[in-house]
Amino acid sequence: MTRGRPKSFNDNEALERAMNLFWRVGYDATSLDALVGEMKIPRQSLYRTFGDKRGLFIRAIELYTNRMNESITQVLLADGLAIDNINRVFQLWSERLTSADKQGCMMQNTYSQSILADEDVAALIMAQQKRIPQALEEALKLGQQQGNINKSIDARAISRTITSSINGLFALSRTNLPNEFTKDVILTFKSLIQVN
Amino acid sequence: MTRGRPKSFNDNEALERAMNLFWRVGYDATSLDALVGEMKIPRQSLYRTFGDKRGLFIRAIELYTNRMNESITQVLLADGLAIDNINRVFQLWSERLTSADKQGCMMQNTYSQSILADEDVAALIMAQQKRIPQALEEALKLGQQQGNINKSIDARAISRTITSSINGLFALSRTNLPNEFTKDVILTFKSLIQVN
DNA sequence: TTATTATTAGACTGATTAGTCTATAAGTAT
DNA sequence: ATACTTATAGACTAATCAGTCTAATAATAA
Repeated sequence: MTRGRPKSFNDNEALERAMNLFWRVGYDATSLDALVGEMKIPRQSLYRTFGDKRGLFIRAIELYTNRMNESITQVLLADGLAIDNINRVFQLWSERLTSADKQGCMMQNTYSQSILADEDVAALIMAQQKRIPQALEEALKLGQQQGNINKSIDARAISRTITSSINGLFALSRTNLPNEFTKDVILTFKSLIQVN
Repeated sequence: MTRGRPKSFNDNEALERAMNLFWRVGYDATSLDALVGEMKIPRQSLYRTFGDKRGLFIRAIELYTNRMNESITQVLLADGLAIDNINRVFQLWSERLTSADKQGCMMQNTYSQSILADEDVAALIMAQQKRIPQALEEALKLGQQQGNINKSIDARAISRTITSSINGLFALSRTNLPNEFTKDVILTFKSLIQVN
């Protein structure tokens, strides 16, 4: 069937390692030497399998955004009470924001990298950016219908506010973000959406 | 008095240009060739005056953070009604976030640059990060005393929420941030702090 | 004028960058 | 076996990186 010498590595595992390195270090500061070291694949195989640094990064950020957006969206729009789903997402964000490693959010970390000048990358990020606020808005509206979320709030405005805030927290978490800071923000949103 | 050939440039003007380039492009993607081109000074003069790339960046981010933090703090803690001051700051943020250029916030843009691994730079940013939420908290508390801001809100929690949200908006503004998104967020906070 | 001092212009350096080339290795197909 | 195909190892390349060196320049001091 397959001809030629077999690969000594698994494409998905290698991509996973590349994603983690890009996530931690950022596109600009990640060198090809560092990539081949981290991915544990021969340099030539990187080029044959993923094209070039840009191509590899696109694959990596696709993996990241799809995984993150889908896991959050899935929880937000799960069966049951919307308020419970939203609280579960708050919990997920809270855990990631207060964890020891300061990785932040890979999309966040890309906003000020030179690769953002690339049209394809920018388009990809813009598209992925919209998914969380949209899903959150849906969940909030559903919760309003279900009677567990304050009917007088503007679901779209609140979903945008929450999204921008979480984004900001992930950025701040790269330096020094006290856990109480994150807690305060999450609690503010919890009380903002709850029925009086 | 002063001996030797006089400088053909002004230190502050050169630093201003360097700051703007770092702000736009980020530390990692800003080359020394680009710096001397933008600053319009001889390469050797850059090294004599500012040390090296790291030293120049520290001067640049000091200039940025001091200027930004002081202008915002000054408005927040000005004489008169705190609610008016806070609304003025909302207006300032709104204008910067909806302006055509996508520069974002220089501190924001630094969170995922390799220079953040430098202890001095990290310490500087951590210190500067705290100033806006502190000043905003003060202003909110003053407004509560003056009777124009909802007494039932937690001033510190709200100031942290607003700060993180504005941070997130500046990050998002690097790609595609519709003006209505910013408007929604600002309006949410305005209604959140107002007396019923 | 002449000595002294600081700045400028621009060539230069060694390290590192992303990406390529070539010979060899390790499989399958006939 | 032998041909064919794909992967690996690692040397190599041209460009770019941050930073330095040197000779010429332009001012003041004596």
